[in-house]
Amino acid sequence: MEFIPKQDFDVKKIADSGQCFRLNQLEAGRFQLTALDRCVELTERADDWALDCSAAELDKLWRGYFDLDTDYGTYRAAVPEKDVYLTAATDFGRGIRILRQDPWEMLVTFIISQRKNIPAIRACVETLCSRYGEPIGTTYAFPTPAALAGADEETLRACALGYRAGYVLAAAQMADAGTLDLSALVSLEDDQLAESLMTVPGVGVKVANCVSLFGYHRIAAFPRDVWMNRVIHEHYRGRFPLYRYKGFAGVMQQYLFYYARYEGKIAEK
DNA sequence: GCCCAGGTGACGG
DNA sequence: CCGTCACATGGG
Repeated sequence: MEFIPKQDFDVKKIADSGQCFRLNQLEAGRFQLTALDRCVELTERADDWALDCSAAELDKLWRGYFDLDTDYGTYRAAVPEKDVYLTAATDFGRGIRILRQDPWEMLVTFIISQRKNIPAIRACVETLCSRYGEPIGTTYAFPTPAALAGADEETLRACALGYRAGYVLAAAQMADAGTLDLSALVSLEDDQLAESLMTVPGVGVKVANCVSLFGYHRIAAFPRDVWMNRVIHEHYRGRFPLYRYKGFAGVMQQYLFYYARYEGKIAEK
């Protein structure tokens, strides 16, 4: 068992931040994460989160995955006091980090994400994993490109993918055949990376930005979805000051997304 | 039944 | 280059 200090690390918020879809609450203060072909539990304690793995595994996998060696206070310090909304958002979202997730999983997940809400995305991904992924204990790894490339479109559709099934199948075939070498893209500049990702059908600017941000840790990427457009329209006169956050705007995007969705939920009640 | 969800691609102007 | 529209599916 290993322990991660709560200082700027909140599993509850990360689970609900819309960047990952396989970090699930089992009960209050207890979460299960399936990622990197592993499945681990995270349990909340007074001053830290307990992670059921060895010290070696924490150092080798999870420290990087959770981006634990980065000081997010530095990012938040870039927000001027006069930006009341973003100040509130960064305060409210303190503990969120940009995870280093698998590029392939992010590509498929965010292709699926279009015109779906977060619970629906979770359900789709889980179905895909249980039908095409390798078992890991009681759960399943994310399917490999080969596993999905061998599927037929109608069966994929039955995972509630709808019209996205063809996109996912094409992505799998490209990745499996090497037409698109996802691991080779790490050496590309942000613009070229996004451009390469957009060669996949169903991947436009927004999905490419999400894959860049969450799958390649390009924290300068700033995905604009309906929530972000709403925030920018309502609080920034249609123009968000990206220039203040050069090189890490994606971190601010994540704080804004989390805060905006929370506000929306409150408004509903 | 209606509207919306971490959009994209095809089409017409 | 722009705006508009169809696209499957599930939840509120």
